Amino acid sequence: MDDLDGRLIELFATDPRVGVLEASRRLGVARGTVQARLDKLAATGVITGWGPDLSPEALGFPVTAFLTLEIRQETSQGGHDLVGAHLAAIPEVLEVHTITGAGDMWARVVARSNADLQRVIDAVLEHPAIVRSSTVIALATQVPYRVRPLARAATTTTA
Amino acid sequence: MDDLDGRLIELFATDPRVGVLEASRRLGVARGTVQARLDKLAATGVITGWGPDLSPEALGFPVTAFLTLEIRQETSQGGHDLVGAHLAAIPEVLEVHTITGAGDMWARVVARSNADLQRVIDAVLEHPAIVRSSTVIALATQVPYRVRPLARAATTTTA
DNA sequence: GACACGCTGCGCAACTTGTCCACTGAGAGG
DNA sequence: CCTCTCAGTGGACAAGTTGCGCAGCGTGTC
Repeated sequence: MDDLDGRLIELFATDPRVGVLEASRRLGVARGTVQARLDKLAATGVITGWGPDLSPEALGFPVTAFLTLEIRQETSQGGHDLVGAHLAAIPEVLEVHTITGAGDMWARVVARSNADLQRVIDAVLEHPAIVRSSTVIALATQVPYRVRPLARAATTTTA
Repeated sequence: MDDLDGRLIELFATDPRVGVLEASRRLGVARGTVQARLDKLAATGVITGWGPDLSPEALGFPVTAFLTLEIRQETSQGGHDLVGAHLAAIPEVLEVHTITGAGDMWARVVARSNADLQRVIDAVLEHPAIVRSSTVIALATQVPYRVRPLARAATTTTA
């Protein structure tokens, strides 16, 4: 991650439909350089994909909620992974992490409506290893998920 | 969102470097159709972008934490947005939402290390309207952020 | 029955991609 | 001081793709 990488990412993030050739022109470097940098960023794992970004809202799931789940501790090794697998099978579950706090997990879910959210939560709670859960609903989004500013920060600080 | 749209998204999500022409071949439809569908999905807001997906980990920020912030209620209208603006200025803050619970906000932050997390949290807490905060650290990721299964669900159910 | 709409299949010019090459400058190591 | 390697440059080529327009066709609607 040097400055060129940073500007490259910035450029593609701003204007994704730009091609390699066009990018090389805008950045004032040779085309081969852009290609090499892009390959390296992908190889390093900094760029994990180029897939289309989908909006759950536009797909008809405007309600977002965060669930904190307490997992039974006695569960034999891998209890979290079992619950994780259960959650992964529910399409409305967009994200799941294990978090600090005895046996806690955290999940992001979406639903078609507040009423529909109940259905999703029920599906989540179906797993017997889940002891307790609490739900908070996201009302508004002040900062949508973004990594670009972080890339800037990484540029100026990291090798 | 009909079945074609679903398969289209599936295809591009699986194999993003595929072009419109190649996609039309694989889906067995005319090239113009793929282009039209893609345009419509973008116009509808279902596809919000094609930018590179960046990994905070690979950028040197392997620690993820979730902060719940309690915002002073007396703050004149827009207190949340003011805090939101403050948070938006911190690159390590990746996401911020207002949530249910009197005056609460929720933020996702990353840091270079557990020690570095302290610095980030301090930066967040600098804002005077933040009354209280609690932090949980993400230990492992059972399900990485994904929307694809949801797109499948939307296909089979929505118009 | 007329119409709008979405899909097909085709053609063309302009452009981009993947790939290779020879050359240059800078830093690392002997 | 010399030499090697690495990264970048600039150019070339064939093959493939994109953007665009057009005519035809089947279906569902008013």
